[in-house]
Amino acid sequence: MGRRKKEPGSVHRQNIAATAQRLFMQKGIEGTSMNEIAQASGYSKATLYVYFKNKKELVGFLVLESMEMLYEHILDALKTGTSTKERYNHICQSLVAYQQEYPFYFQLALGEINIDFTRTDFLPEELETFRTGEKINDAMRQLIQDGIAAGDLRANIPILPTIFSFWGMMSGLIMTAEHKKAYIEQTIGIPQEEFLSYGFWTLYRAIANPDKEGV
Amino acid sequence: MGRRKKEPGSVHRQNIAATAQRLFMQKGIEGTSMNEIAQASGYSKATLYVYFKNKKELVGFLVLESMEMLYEHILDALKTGTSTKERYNHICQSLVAYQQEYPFYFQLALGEINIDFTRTDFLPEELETFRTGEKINDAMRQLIQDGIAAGDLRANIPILPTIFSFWGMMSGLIMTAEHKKAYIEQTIGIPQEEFLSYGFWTLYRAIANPDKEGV
Amino acid sequence: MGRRKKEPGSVHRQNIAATAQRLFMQKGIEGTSMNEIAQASGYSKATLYVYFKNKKELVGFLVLESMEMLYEHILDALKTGTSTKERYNHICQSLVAYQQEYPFYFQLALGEINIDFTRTDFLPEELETFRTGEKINDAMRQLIQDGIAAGDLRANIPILPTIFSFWGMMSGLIMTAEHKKAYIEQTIGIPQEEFLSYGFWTLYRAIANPDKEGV
Amino acid sequence: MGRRKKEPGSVHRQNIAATAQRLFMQKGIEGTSMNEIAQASGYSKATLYVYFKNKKELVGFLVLESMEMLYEHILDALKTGTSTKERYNHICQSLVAYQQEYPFYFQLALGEINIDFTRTDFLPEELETFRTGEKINDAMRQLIQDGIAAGDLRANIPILPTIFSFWGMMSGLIMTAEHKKAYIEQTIGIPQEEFLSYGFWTLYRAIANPDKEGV
DNA sequence: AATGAATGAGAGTTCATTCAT
DNA sequence: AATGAATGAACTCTCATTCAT
Repeated sequence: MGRRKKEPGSVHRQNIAATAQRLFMQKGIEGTSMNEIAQASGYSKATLYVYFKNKKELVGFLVLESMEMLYEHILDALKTGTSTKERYNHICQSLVAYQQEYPFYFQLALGEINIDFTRTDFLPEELETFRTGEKINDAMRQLIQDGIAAGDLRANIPILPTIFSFWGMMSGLIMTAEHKKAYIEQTIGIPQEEFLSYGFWTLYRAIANPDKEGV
Repeated sequence: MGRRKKEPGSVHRQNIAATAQRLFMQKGIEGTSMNEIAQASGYSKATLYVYFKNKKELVGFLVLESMEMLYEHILDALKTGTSTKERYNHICQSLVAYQQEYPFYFQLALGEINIDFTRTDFLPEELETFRTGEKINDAMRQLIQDGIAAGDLRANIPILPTIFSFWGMMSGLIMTAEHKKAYIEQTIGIPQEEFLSYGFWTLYRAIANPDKEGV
Repeated sequence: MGRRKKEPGSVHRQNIAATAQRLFMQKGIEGTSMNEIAQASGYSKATLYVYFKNKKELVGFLVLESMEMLYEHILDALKTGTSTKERYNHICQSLVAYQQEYPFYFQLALGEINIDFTRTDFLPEELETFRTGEKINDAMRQLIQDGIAAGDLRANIPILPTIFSFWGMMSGLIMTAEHKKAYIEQTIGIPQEEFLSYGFWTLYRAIANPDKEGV
Repeated sequence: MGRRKKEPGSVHRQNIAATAQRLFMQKGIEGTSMNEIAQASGYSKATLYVYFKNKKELVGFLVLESMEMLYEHILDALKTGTSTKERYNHICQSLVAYQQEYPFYFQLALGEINIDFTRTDFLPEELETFRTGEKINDAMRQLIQDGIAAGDLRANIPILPTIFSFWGMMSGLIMTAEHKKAYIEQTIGIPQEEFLSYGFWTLYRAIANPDKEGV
């Protein structure tokens, strides 16, 4: 899955990034010090600054990485399905799986699918991140267009608003399911997966072609 | 809308809280120091600690306040409407209005609608926050039950899962609309409000009674 | 035991002092804040400064009080005995009792039996403290002189050096017994009281008249 | 006398410790801030925390160092003497010399000859301190046993109680001599050394074999 | 006489970052 | 390329003390 273009110190950079990712995941970005990253990765604190200009750049690198991984996940999901609903479910499942495997990346990816347009001073890494976000959007667009063509989805849904609103609603659902897992399981009395399935299905029903979908 | 019980005449506590809220909004909680709050509010650092035991309590106070304000907003929205869809739209609008007026509070309120059940050492403020969250949930439940009774909503929707999934999806939608306002307006070419309306309407369609709602 | 000369606010001053004494005893002087004293005594923080110019003066007042109480204890001890050894034992016992009842006062009293002579700017309270220390020394001197006269103590012991060296050695013994109570009881295997008795007896043997004392 | 094992070349740790020792001596531990130590030692405050984890560890280091130096002093004293009384006097002199050279260390060492047994969470430095204290006790025991064997000391004195009570009494004497130097010299009219000699000799008489010692 | 309110000064500690080697 | 050493700046929080009322 080689997508690392420039390979400056490569191995070390990846080691550091991997350690940082793990720690960020456990304790948050602000809760993780460069010192801890240095000790956990086995490098000296100063060496971190050889491979990343500062903490911000290290975070930016991780964001990019997370976006790319998410893109892979989604692409895989789209490939494997046949019917629209099946492919939709695959995407949902892959999002959930991704959030469960990389909770920290998930949050990062969500917040960074696209970028503040008013800025002009983008780091190369940020531009790359932006482009990956676009690729994900393209994949989603393809799914919807195919769905409409196949008569599985309502013909009159506007594609771009649907992509973006779904993106927001699905991530909101997933994060709710995660943050309030205990509350949901105790109050509603259903497991997290069932809660998510219900949410995704509800959402699908809103765009499904009512003639075909006999729900 | 005052429900602050105690607080003899202490306008200072409110001054400090208001300043903190503004700074937290601009720079995040962790990014705002007590020193900054002191300077911006015109009090000495030590005075902050006269009115709030520590930073955590200051944040907790803000969270509670945000929950209570949100609750008022939602109650007002539920009262004014007549049909289910109208009342639903009022809630959506009040959520959006609330998020636009108090963006930071909105984020706080979302994250705190309910509480980690594994803990037992709750501060009084946290318990109050929790109870307010429950009241909001009750209001939502009432809306759905009334809607089903009136034949406006599908009879077979499970109430609690719907409340919680809607809560997650609506907040996800609102935050997407806010965070990516510029991107949405430039890429999709529709104003933020329209994007939100479309999203809320999509969501409503998923639970509307298909017999009645002629969408 | 009225020895308070001037009675400014009397009751309140005593209340505050008593509370401070209790807290100092529990947590040390530096470990006790004026705030804590205020809350524990039921006065406002500002009121403390009505009755004591500052924390230092409050401590000074307590020192004087401790000296006076110690003096009373020692005087009582000297009165009740008959033979020299009996009176010596009474003093030892009263010292131990005093240290056990007022551990904090004991330490203060020890450190302040007399005062830095190079200073000239004594507070009235410090002078009083000094005078009480002198009275204690006089009582000790009387004991030794009586003992020599009675043939119970060696005739050739120099009185003043004996008083002061005994004062140091006895207090050192008592404090050791207190600070290392657990260690002594576990390592030596004898209770604290026995350890103290042994120490005092050893010390007495050093000045006892060897002709009379058949140890 | 170097027994500092580790410490590659770090003269800085010693610089800081030495500065701290001086300041602690002048103003007490609680009265000395890390800031002051930093300024007085010529390092930045942050650098202090490179060499010592926190203030407690810095104090702990000083305590251990003081114990080890005291141990060296005492060992030297025991080696050089011949008769029991001579060796006893050497110990006394070395204690006095030590207290005069390192008054703050002396106080620390006294308070730490042994440790609260109820605790189990000892720092490595505390354990080492404890062990050094035990070594000092062993040296004292040897002196007494030798003295009894040689017939210089009473045969029936219990060894452990004697060690601990002497330890307390000697340190009490030394501290009295130091704290009240001016008072003693002016009131008694003898120099500090003579006062101490008298005290030590008094103490020795209490355990000396009366048959041999013709006092 | 008593205090609510306020604060300057400073405590110990941590952090991201730099730089000579 | 890699790092040991060092630090300025900032952090949260506490304290003894003052003063208008």
